Amino acid sequence: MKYAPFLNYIKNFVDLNEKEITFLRSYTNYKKYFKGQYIVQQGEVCNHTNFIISGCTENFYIDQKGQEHIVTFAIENWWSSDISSFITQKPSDFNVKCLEDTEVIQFTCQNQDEIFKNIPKMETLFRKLLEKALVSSQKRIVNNFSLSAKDQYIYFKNQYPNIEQRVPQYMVASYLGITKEFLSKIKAHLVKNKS
Amino acid sequence: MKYAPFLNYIKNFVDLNEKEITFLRSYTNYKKYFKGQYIVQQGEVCNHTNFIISGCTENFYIDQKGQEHIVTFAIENWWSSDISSFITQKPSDFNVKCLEDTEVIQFTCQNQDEIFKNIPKMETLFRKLLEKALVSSQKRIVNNFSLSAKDQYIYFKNQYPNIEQRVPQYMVASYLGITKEFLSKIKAHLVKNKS
DNA sequence: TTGATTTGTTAATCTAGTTTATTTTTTAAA
DNA sequence: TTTAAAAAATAAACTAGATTAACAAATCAA
Repeated sequence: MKYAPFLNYIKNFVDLNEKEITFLRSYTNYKKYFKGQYIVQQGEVCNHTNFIISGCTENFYIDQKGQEHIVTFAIENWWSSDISSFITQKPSDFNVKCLEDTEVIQFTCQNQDEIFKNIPKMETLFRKLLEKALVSSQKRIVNNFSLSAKDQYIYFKNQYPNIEQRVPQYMVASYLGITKEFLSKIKAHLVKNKS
Repeated sequence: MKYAPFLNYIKNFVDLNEKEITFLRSYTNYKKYFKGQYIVQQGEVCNHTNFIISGCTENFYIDQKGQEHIVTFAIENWWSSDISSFITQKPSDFNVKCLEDTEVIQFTCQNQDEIFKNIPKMETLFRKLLEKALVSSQKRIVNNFSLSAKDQYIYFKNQYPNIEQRVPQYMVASYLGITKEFLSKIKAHLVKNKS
């Protein structure tokens, strides 16, 4: 059943009874996107928060100079959206694009409010998820301060061992905030020195 | 009364009745720290989340090379803590230090749970505050990607117009992730070119 | 099976920001 | 009011990472 991975994920954190599960299902929906498809487009409102059941997405933006920057990747059991646009319901500065065929469970902003109102445990869960997301966002800022590009790449590989095989190398470079040429150099160097 | 700025702040977001206010007061406490004093020390658990009534704090860490990096400043009506240590109750990687005499309303992790359990509106408020904090943390990562040091400095001045006058310039440099020498160069350049 | 597009490599040159060192200005204590 | 300490400015030499450009693999459509 399509909802299983989503409900299993929730079960890791909170116990929901039958009635609550039914409620949750009626205020969310399943959707399949294809490789290359945009879930959110820069300039449009991000209408959904998406829980990824299968697939992989990138969250990127294009700056004034026309350069693309990948802000995050997301894979199975991760959340994907532009939170800024979602909570304000204003146009997004980001694109969310599928790097593979991607199945999600999604809900709108209004439905999120309904869910939190009717199942307070869910709001507690989201509060805790937000805490963790904030910690890892801060960690990234800290790494940016203290680590060389090489060490940031090593950190990325350890933290997201599954992603590197699934996306092209130039996207990893974009995520790290360096050029693909420089990442290539780093990798050559790592191979030569076996560390 | 010492609690007034805190209760006024809360009032901007949610309406609490007398009973709830009494509850909130009994599960929080007022504390005054002096200039130079540490609220949290690297290696110790961050026991409190602090709401700043007056004063100014810096949140910084010392990296492997012994270099100090300021991660955030906080002033009146801001929150100050190490959220990672606070939620996990594990030793902090950061120091929170008062740059001025600083008065706070603070609460422990257990008391936070009690507050949220008894006043669900407060959990909703914190969920929303976390959303905003996450957005601004992501914004900082994005600026790091796209803006030159000079433009990041200009952005900082616009976003935090009150802080620059209150802290020494080398701390602003540390916050921006550049050397004080380079910030000095940037400022000289801005003065010369009047932009 | 071929050609076209996407992805990755290598190398030379360039630049934003660092390092080191010295001097000047401001702050604060006595 | 003097003096020591902290903060800021200036400048030369240096480096991590960017840019440009040319080429080599890999992938994929037909």
